[in-house]
Amino acid sequence: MSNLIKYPHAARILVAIDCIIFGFDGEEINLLVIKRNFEPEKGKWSLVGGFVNENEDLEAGAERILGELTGLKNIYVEQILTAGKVDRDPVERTLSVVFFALININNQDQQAIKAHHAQWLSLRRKPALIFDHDEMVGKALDHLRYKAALHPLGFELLPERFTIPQLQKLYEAIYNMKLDRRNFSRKILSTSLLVDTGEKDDQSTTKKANLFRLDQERYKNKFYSFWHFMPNPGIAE
Amino acid sequence: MSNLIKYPHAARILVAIDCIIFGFDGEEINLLVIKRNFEPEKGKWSLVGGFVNENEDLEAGAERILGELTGLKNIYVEQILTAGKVDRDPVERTLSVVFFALININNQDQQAIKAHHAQWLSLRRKPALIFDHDEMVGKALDHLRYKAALHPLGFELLPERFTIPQLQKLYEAIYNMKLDRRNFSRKILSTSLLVDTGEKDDQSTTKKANLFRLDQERYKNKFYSFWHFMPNPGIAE
DNA sequence: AAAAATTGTGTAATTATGACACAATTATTA
DNA sequence: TAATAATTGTGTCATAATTACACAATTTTT
Repeated sequence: MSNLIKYPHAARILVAIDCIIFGFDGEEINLLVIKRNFEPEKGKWSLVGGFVNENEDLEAGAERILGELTGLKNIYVEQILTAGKVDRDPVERTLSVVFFALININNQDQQAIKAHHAQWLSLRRKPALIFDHDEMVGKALDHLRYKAALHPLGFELLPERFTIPQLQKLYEAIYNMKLDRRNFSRKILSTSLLVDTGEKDDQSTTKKANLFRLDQERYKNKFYSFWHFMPNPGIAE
Repeated sequence: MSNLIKYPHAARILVAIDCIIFGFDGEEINLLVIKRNFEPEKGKWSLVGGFVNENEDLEAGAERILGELTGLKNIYVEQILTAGKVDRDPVERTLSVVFFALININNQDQQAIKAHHAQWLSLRRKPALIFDHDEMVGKALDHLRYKAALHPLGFELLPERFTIPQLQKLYEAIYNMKLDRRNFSRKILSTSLLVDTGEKDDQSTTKKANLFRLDQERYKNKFYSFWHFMPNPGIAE
């Protein structure tokens, strides 16, 4: 990069990265947020974020922030939008590049979460977040519904081995609708993305369900195998 | 906004807006580009863009840039991504917020286009663009395929009144595949988004096709009426 | 051993899709 | 003026996908 600035008349703007981190606890979609420890809005709930460093790509910044908080690498991350309203941050104009991350809620580093005063909040019961963060979460949820209706994305939210009823509960939570157990099972098995491990879920107190795992090979190659998986995510809710 | 800068340690970065403007000429998807008239890369083809102004929202910036070039207002615009690689602009680090616009190629302001040395280039035959602009166009095309498979987006690229064969040619151009005329017609009519104007396309040299228009009311309310319109856009090309 | 909760699988009716054929319209040409 | 070529509108049938629904099996609790 040249040291000579050649675009002298253009404005230079602060750029933040905010991460919407979804997790699934078996019942509901949860959001990982932190209690903000600096002004403005100190003490309020906020998305996990930070400023982008001078020599850091946006994606690298998102991975840095996610890694610090959760202790995880290779998280599923996608950039979803950039919020750019002039007055969205009351202190100084700040763009926010918003990333969307899906994590297996059981894999997180409890230490790191505590150290950052972070907490999982249920999407349905969470309090208001600062700035335009609630709007971002809404868009991220739309994005999740969109994407999960078309691609086998949900697995990122589940442990390595999972049962079909668990998977169904996940989809019911994402779309806030009940699904027929028998039709769900048929459809999911027809993608041939699932491998029966032969083991049973011993958590259960009634009939123990079969544990499946993803066929990683097919998962990579068949990103479109869920095309048309949900009949119509737009009418949910 | 406070004049007192309260985030002193964070980097401030140049922010550009680049617009991917798609148009349909009846045969192919075209891209509106300009010959760059300043360094670096002066004289090369580039997306239409500019820097975001200090007191301008991102969306407003995109509309300003699109309006200046095409003379149009109320263009269909969507933000699709922000390119943030540290070295994507050789002069100085510059984020680029990329917008995606669909216009009716017949509505453009020819004067304005000429004044900006802009030109429509066929997507299939266009030369290389500067910086990472080709990559952006690729992503925008993916986005178009995605979105048009799920939502009645294509109409933004057609004149107000259009025939079903015209519409079919548009989808064939987007997905680069042949579609069955009879099945296409059945499917498109079943959405009940089309209203027969009773008029005929007098351009035609053989049997004149019926001219339809969008049912604006239904168009607004039935944004999901195309859900599952294309069998699987992922395997196209 | 019965009850309650949950899981796995099957089937029949309906709907959507894909492949295909024929009749009608219009400008051109013989 | 009638045949030709190109294109449009519509219909049908076989197949596939979806929906709605029922029953048997497993496991813990009572």
